[in-house]
Amino acid sequence: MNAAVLLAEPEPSTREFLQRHLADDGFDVLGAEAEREALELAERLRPSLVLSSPELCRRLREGEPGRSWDREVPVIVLGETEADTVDRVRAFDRGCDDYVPRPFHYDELLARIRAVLRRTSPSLRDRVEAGPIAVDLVTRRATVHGRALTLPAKEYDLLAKLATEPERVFTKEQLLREVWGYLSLGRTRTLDSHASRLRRKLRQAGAGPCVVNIWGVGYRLLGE
Amino acid sequence: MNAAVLLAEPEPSTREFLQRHLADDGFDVLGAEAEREALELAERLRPSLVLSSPELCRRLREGEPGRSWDREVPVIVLGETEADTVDRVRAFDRGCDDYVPRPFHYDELLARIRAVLRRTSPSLRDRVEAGPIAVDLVTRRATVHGRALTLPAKEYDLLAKLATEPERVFTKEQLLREVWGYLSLGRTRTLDSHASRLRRKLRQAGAGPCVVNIWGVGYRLLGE
DNA sequence: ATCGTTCGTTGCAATTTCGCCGCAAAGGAC
DNA sequence: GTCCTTTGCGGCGAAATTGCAACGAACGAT
Repeated sequence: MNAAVLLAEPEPSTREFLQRHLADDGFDVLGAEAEREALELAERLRPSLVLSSPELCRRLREGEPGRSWDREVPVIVLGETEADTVDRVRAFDRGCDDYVPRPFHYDELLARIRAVLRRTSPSLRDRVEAGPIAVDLVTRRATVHGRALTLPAKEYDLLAKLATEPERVFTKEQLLREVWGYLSLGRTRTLDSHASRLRRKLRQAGAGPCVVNIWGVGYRLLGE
Repeated sequence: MNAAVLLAEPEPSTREFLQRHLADDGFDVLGAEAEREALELAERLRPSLVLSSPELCRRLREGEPGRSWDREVPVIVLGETEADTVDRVRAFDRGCDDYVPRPFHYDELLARIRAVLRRTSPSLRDRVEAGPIAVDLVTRRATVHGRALTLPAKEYDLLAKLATEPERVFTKEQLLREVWGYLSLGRTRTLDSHASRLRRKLRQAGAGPCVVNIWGVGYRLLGE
């Protein structure tokens, strides 16, 4: 599931620019022009993060009678160009999580968004996906087509490893080293066993042939 | 209790300046000159926040064999003067929480420190919930379905830790480190004992099977 | 000093997982 | 086609992990 970002930005070209790029980087972007509109979206759609002006940040934190959004929603303020230290400190006092002065580099804004989400939305963190398979590295849960799949430790670790980079071929040696911690690789069939068990469970869960063998080399997970 | 800040700053005058001001603002400041020293302090004293160079941030996140500090400790990087966007993005990729380029205004640094601590220091949060369980971190009281539940210190700490992030799987090693303060993990059954006792009380209080074991890994608290 | 509570360890039974064997099938070399 | 290596997979027993109850020591309050 993608993180939803509420983008409250009156200036049309900046809004469209950010909207497009954030969408490309995997966020569900809710664009808003006016503050009223932004507050409504915050209430209805409960975004995981808000990009806003200092003023909107204040209103989000203070709340308004009759309305109820999450007053602790993380907020990154896109500051005014002429803002000085006093303005920034004021914004932090009002409860924002970061302050990015204009003009900003998109890459840095993105990095800061991710840094804030790392802390505030743990559930969005550290997910890897490959086709119908999703692996949550924090909860150690794997899903196939959204349905949970219970896996013992080693099978889970193996799947997680393969899923970190779908399509990539992992050497048997690599996998034994990085998943099992084997240093020397006397020829063992352990890896094949687990691959087999993992495959069976994935098959039963309705995934196609995902874990494929590369003859004489190792394994890979099909992506898409 | 004050938040402990580990200040890893090689430059003496900057270090002393920050040390003095942060102490005035109510932090317990641990000054460190060299990286080695900083890592030792991180391990021994478990600061709530680290101010560091980009390089030390990387080492903190990656961990080192034989040592065990909290690899998720929040880090604010005090950047180089000539750092550009690429450097900043790299620092965020390595897992820092904020990047403050030099020269900085102390007031803004302070505001940013507080912003990060707001999100990361659970003691500043006052309440965590998971399903029928609620834990009040201020009064150290737990409730199940709203009814109070008296717990001894260690059981409470364990529950509180698990509840800071429901669904997340906590390693046995993590729990022994962060709840018990064990540095080396000789095999002990202490954790299992307390998990068992905690489970019994939760069961008697009418909670379902909340504290679940992940075979070979650790424990998690069911959310919802 | 006494009593009740809490904490870490130990023992045992129940459970789960892991690594390997064996055989059949598939892949590659010639 | 033939031969040899590699792989898929079901099954098995050993080994590790865990739940829980019981025990004794440490601790704290009265």
